[in-house]
Amino acid sequence: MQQESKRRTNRERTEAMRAQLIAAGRALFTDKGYAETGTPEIVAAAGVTRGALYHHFADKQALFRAVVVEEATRVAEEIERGAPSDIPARDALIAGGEAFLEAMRAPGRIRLLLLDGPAVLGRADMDEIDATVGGTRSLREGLALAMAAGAIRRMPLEALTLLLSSAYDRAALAVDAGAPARHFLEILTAFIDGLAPTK
Amino acid sequence: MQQESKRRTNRERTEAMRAQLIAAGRALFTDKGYAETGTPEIVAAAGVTRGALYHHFADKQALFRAVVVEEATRVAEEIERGAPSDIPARDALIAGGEAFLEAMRAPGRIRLLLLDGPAVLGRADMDEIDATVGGTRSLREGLALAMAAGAIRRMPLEALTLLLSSAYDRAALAVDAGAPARHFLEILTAFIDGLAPTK
DNA sequence: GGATAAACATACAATCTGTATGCATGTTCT
DNA sequence: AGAACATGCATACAGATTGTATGTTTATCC
Repeated sequence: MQQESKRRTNRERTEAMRAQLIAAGRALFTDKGYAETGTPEIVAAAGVTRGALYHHFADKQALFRAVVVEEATRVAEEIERGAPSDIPARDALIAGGEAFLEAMRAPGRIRLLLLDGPAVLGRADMDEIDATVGGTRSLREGLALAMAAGAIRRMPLEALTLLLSSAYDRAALAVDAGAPARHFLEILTAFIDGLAPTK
Repeated sequence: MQQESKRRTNRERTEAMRAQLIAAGRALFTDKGYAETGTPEIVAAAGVTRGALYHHFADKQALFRAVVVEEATRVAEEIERGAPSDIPARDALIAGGEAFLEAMRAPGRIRLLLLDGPAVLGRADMDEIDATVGGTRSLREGLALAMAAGAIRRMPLEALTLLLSSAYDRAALAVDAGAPARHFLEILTAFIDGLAPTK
């Protein structure tokens, strides 16, 4: 039997350590929030010391950002998986929205991506993350497709994406707080259908 | 001449001190954000010591909450002032929305009410503040009126209020970041008009 | 006018963050 | 293969912050 955790290459060590720290950070940030989570606690959960943390990340905020990026990526993946592309553009939008709401039900994602994220990283940075690896990217593509297909009127894509995205975010928040998802889906669908060309 | 700042009643002292602390907190919170503002800095700006702060407020967060409530109240006032009630319900909604965007251009309100507020106080508390003294109250009333007048279809009022409110919030954020307000008003108007009854 | 409570200041204890320093483990070059 | 070097990580430290406990002054109440 080969002895483990020995003779590891530097790249392996770095990757493993970053993964450990991100995992520990994710667990604590999602559970207690950014401000209430201290770096001593994070490194203790990861079984290392603060030296490791500050070696791999510039500061606490940088670790938080890594956690957010990873989580946003997962959400986007779940949306892509839940939104088939072989259906009408309008239906794909609705399906993507439902997939988003479903993905956001994973514990702690609300706090991580919708509450602490914008406050800690700033809206600009958070928007960029969401627009590149997060769910907003899927939404923008879906809207562009729908617009091209004539399912919705022609209007500023960027603004439309942001506003619909924020509405979905708020719906996720409300559902998380116990509101009936059905009500919100009804309104969101009304928003989208209201954008159809007036013939 | 009567000597000032002497022989003041306790109620006067409390009111004055609270106002001072809230004003100092508001200036710093809006300028640098909640986390980056320390209590020593706040009390220094108010010309007192931390003893005064912790006598009148349970903790830093309680002071922040007081600042948020006051600011949300001002925003609501500006909206009421900017949204006349003697015009069609649909037009009143649009006008109220524009008034909201205009009110949110006051420096620091974005950070205070849309970024730090939800993160520090939590969405639930922030929603309650906004629903009782903030701009969401005006919006809900406007929507209820429009629905009663048949200007928009009948649908869950609470959900509709939240989603439209969040869209306006995001528009304020984007405009603050430099995006053209025109684009966002176009989309927001499309959302509202899309809710009109299908005849 | 003295007792009591409220307003506020000062002093303190417990953290936390970021940095500086030191050792051990890989990597590289000859 | 071994010396020189860089990287990974732990330990130690300095500065700052939050909330509390204690003390002093100023108003209120009997």
